[in-house]
Amino acid sequence: MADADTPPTLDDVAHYAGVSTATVSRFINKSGKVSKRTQVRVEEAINTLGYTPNFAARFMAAKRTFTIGAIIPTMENAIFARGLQAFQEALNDHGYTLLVSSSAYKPQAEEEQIRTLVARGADGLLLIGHDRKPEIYDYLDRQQVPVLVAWSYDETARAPSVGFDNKTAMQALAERVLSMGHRHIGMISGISEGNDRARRRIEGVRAALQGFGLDPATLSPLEVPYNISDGDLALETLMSRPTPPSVVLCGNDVLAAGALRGAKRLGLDVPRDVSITGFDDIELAQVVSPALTTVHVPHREMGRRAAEELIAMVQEKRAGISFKLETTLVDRGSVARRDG
Amino acid sequence: MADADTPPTLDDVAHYAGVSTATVSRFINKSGKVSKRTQVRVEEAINTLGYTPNFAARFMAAKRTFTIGAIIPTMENAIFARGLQAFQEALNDHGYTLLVSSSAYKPQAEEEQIRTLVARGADGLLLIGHDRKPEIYDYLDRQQVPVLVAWSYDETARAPSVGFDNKTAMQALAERVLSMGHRHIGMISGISEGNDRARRRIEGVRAALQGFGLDPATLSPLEVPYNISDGDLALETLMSRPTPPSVVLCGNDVLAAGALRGAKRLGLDVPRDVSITGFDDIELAQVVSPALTTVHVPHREMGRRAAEELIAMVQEKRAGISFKLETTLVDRGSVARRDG
DNA sequence: TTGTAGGCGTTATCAG
DNA sequence: CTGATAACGCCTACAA
Repeated sequence: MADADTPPTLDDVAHYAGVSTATVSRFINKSGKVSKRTQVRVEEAINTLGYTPNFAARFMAAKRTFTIGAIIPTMENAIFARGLQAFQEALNDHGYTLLVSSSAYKPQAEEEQIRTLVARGADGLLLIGHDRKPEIYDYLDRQQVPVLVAWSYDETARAPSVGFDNKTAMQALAERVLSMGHRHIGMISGISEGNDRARRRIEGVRAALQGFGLDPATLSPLEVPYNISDGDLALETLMSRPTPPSVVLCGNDVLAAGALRGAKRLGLDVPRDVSITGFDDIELAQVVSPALTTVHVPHREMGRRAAEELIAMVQEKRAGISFKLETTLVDRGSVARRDG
Repeated sequence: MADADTPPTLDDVAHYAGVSTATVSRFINKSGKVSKRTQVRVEEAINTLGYTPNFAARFMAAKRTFTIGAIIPTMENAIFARGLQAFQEALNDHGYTLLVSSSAYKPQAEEEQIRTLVARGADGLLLIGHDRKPEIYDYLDRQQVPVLVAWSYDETARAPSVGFDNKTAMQALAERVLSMGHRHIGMISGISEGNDRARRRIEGVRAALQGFGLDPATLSPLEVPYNISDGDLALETLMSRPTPPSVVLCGNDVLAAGALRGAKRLGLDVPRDVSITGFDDIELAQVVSPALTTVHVPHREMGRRAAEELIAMVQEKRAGISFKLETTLVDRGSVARRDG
């Protein structure tokens, strides 16, 4: 009886098969150079012993893990899920494994997770948005771990990114609303501190106002966490202002769904009494009623491209190349025309 | 100039501080036994060098990673998100890090991910549901990695579990519907193969039918993937049967939201023309209209308890103890009373 | 309190 | 094609 209390190692397999560890290693890594006969012997040994290579040891010796890490702000809603799924699929196609962590929108947590993932040997990292302390990028440089940012395109940022321009996307939506006659815009945004996506979306609305000859300073966005109930309450706050807005632009579809719920709660009809818009175009946008007019983001394409770019950075040891995706407006009926 | 092209190691820190690696190691692991003076020296060395311990090396030497792995069927919707968030928070409170992977409901992918996580040194694993090949449990035993199953309570299963009884939960809902006069039940289920939750929910409905003196065999659930559009199409299929159901029980809230959309598309009023129910009580259930009558699952409590139990299993090297959570019915108006 | 040294499981170099 | 053997970075008795 062999010891059943400790996982089998390369050594065990080698002994069992009557060859050296080097040979077993070669077989496992398919580096050719192994005769047909020994191949079957080794394979059998592996199977009967139930051997699995130890990543840690492998990593120490080879410095590669074929693992990519991703840290997303939240798993509590579907915003990042779809793109991440595509990211993972593309990664798998190339033989890489994805490890995900969620920071709950806390910069501190994100920083720890970055260190964890790096220390665990992630070959590359996917992060959401550009906003974070420069020291983090310094650290990543020192550790020589390639980073790619998604969900936000910004050429001027320190890290390469695959995403869309949050500002112009939101600006286009705001312009559409303005062109439909709305003049009093309310906005429910996510917390903008440490979140360039949220911030740029606000900027987009301001730019649109300016373009229509209105004062950008009149926009005072309500910043709340990205939960349905927050959107619900925020809508109530906005509507109880002295001059309530005729349209409420929300930072994302989740907030918009909440706003919709809030409107219903207050007995307001959407879009007759107040128009509401979202951002992201997740499935949620299509099941609420009225369905949300929103900004469609090509989530899956973003995920796939990000995976390909990051893998290229890792394998070719080169700097990342940013890629800008286009968003489109989707009109679904949660916005009504307004006269004057 | 030191070499700037490779991350600093324990050795570097030791040299810089003028002590041995053992001392630095002791300092890092806070094993006491380090004089105040050397402490500051080491700390400074670590900071100026920007040192981060290498997990792989650490794992090889110490066999512990303080990391827990979790594999969920999907990230595409919020079903698992909430519980997982709580799981992660509880883990963090105890000094553990969570690594998540999604299998996209593919047993093959799940198996690979289990191996990956184990090989990476996960101290313990959280899996969803009991259904999987026995070899996987054998493998886990051999590797001595504790596993806990969530989202499904089953004393008779091989692995310990923290969850609820999917059958009785669904049975209670079906009984409620029956007691409201419905006699023709339609069901949209997730794919039940390899998914004990889905299977047990179907069983629950059958048990309820039996209890009301109806033939359980008359229930022919439509099995579809867990997407909104699948629920939408499935509802159409059900309603175009010779004798359409008066109520459609859905395997989860996502399918129910889809069914709701399908009903709207067909010009059917819910619940007047057809009643619809969900399962899970995720936020989605409250934003669709009508809001969904569904089964409330204590997601956060489940996540927290799972974390505590799994950590106990890891630290005390003991078998897991199953824990059963209670679910409750939430009546929100998507079911109407039916005469006869 | 501190240092020395062996070992953890792989990979990879270099001889056979 | 195959086999020794030296790293890889850290932890932890065992000594001092």
